[in-house]
Amino acid sequence: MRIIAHLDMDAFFAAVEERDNPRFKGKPIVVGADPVGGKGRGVVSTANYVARKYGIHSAMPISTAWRLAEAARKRGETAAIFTGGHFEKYGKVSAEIMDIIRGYTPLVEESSIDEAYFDLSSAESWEQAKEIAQKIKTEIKDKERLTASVGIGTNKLIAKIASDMQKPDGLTLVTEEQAESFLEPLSVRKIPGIGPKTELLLAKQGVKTIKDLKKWKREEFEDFGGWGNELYNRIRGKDESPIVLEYETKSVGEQETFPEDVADAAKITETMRVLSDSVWRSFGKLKDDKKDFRTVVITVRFADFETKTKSHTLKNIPKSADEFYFEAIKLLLPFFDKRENPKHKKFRLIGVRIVKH
DNA sequence: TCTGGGGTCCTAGGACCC
DNA sequence: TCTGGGGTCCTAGGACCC
Repeated sequence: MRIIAHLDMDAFFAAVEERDNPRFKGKPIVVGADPVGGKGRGVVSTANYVARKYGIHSAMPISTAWRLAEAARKRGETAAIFTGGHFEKYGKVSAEIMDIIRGYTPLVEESSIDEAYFDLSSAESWEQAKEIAQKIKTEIKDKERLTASVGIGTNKLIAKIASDMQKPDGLTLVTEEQAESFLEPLSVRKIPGIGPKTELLLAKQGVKTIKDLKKWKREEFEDFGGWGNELYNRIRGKDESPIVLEYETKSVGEQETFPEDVADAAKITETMRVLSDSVWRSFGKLKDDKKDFRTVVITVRFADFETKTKSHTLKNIPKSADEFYFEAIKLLLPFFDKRENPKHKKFRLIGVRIVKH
């Protein structure tokens, strides 16, 4: 039997900001887009736990967060601090945390900047696995002055769900025997891969909890396509997916939402130049084998939020920043006229990406 | 309320080839 | 006359995750 742990940093970006800015200590902190006095575009990246008491949370429009913070301030509560992110720093802190985990096991999967799975199967008991996880949490607290929540189970699925159960600073163990009864009362939304759309679809059929969904027969999962069988297993706590030590990059891209919607083609192509140059530089730094990166994808989001992509696969990878830019512009041109934009809608966002084949 | 930016994976249809 | 079957590549869109 495997013993797998999942570690998730608590309110990571906000926690780093709080740690490094003495005047932020104990205050509500919102990391994300510039709120521009409530008129800003963009969303909340991370809110710390004090800010969450105001109803502010990740992925919320920054303008909504601003309004909630204002309301709280008018009630006499502490004014929230809004700050942009410092992603290079978060990357460095992340690397240090991953190294701390690697001090206990080499079998570590860095699943995101603030999350990792690791294999503790070599521990002789659940208790021993829990002790190792506690040591990792303590070392992160001592060296980084940050807290993490850890879940332990027989596979990545259980570990991931468990790590979320007692945030912040939690440590949750779910043994093999406990796994099914642990999952049953939870919302189907807790299963990784079930998002807002699927949650709604299931709710319409009277399914809210994992227990509800377990009443479905195997055949009833066929509507979910290839994923149906996987889902059938997941809700029963079954997951064989391995710890992946290294990810290969499949695409590199950037996109930008304009501060205000734009109609001017010159401004759009200038922005595309900046984006494509930047993507080209990032692509150049990539360590992977590059020969299969032959597809250029551009994204256009109109003022009404309608989003279109256009892609073209080249015979060979682009040879220069100019060639890459030229390909992007060729894909963009139809959006300037009636071919792809008959109503002359303004542009909200453009993006460009290079994709492996 | 008004919706970022970085990604991954899946599906489906059409073109093309044998 | 009425139209296979499988495989691969390409394109577009959508759901999802952090």
